[in-house]
Amino acid sequence: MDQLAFHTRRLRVSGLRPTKQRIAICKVLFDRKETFHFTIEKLKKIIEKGRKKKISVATLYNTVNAFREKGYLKEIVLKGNKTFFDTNTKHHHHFYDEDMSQLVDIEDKNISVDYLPKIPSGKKIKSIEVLVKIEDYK
Amino acid sequence: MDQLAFHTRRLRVSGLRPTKQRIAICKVLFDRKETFHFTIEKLKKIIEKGRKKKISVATLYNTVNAFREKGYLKEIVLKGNKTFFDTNTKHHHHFYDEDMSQLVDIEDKNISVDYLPKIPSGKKIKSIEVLVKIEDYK
DNA sequence: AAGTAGATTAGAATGATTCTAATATATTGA
DNA sequence: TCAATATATTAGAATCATTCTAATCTACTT
Repeated sequence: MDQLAFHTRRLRVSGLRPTKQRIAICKVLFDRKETFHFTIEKLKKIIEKGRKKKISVATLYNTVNAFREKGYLKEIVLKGNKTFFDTNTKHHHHFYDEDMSQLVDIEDKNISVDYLPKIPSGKKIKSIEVLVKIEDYK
Repeated sequence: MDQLAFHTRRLRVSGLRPTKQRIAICKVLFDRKETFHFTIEKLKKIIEKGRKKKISVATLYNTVNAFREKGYLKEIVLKGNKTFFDTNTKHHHHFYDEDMSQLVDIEDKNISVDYLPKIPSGKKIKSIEVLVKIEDYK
């Protein structure tokens, strides 16, 4: 099975038809060895360089959000106005370098959280997310 | 020393003059037994109910951000468009109930993070923030 | 008290995201 | 294939949080 077939399948599963624009989005997101972090703005720039045609932000938001709902992308919890997405959908954590505004993954097996207090009654844990903020030595 | 004197001092330390509006903000934020979580929008509503006069969002942002810079408030890292603030300035973590959009504090001594991977070279840890997302039992 | 510097403010501007409605493209049924 | 129908794409408008700006106000100096 070639990459195109994977892209088509992901799109179908997400309830989207495989159009040129969407295939272009898939290529940027999933035709790569390493997972990557992006914002809509950054994704738009990369796609427009590769296609030499404009793509509308509406299409980008539609497609990326559909992928997020189906679990093909994760949204990263960070303060700030822009939303970050991650093609690494395995449960994991992040270093966030505020000087560089850059994210680095931490594999889940490399971190452990203990001594959790009791959960408010009637509730259960959905996820535990750790953000390690790092900075340069002064 | 009465509460007003504390408010005036916090404002002066933050480089702000103690105006009526700012004293009103201080009363909402600091004249209370329990710490609390808020957004600018929520703070504006509370203040306008108490004063029967409008307050400008610029004043709210100016004052809240000055307090944040001086450590009288903390900003909470959560995804989403709105910024949350916290009058609890001790290092701590949060339960976040997505069903209720509600935050509950977790004291730092009640949580521990181990097996951290090695930090990218030339960097040091600034903070470790844990967000435990909870939801209703289905 | 008048003049000046700086602070405060209401509302305008900005920037990310979502919505809308007109156009374009794909799919269906014959 | 072709018309009929359905869905996708798009530019730009609308919306919402946040930041900026310039007019007004306040406090200080003389």
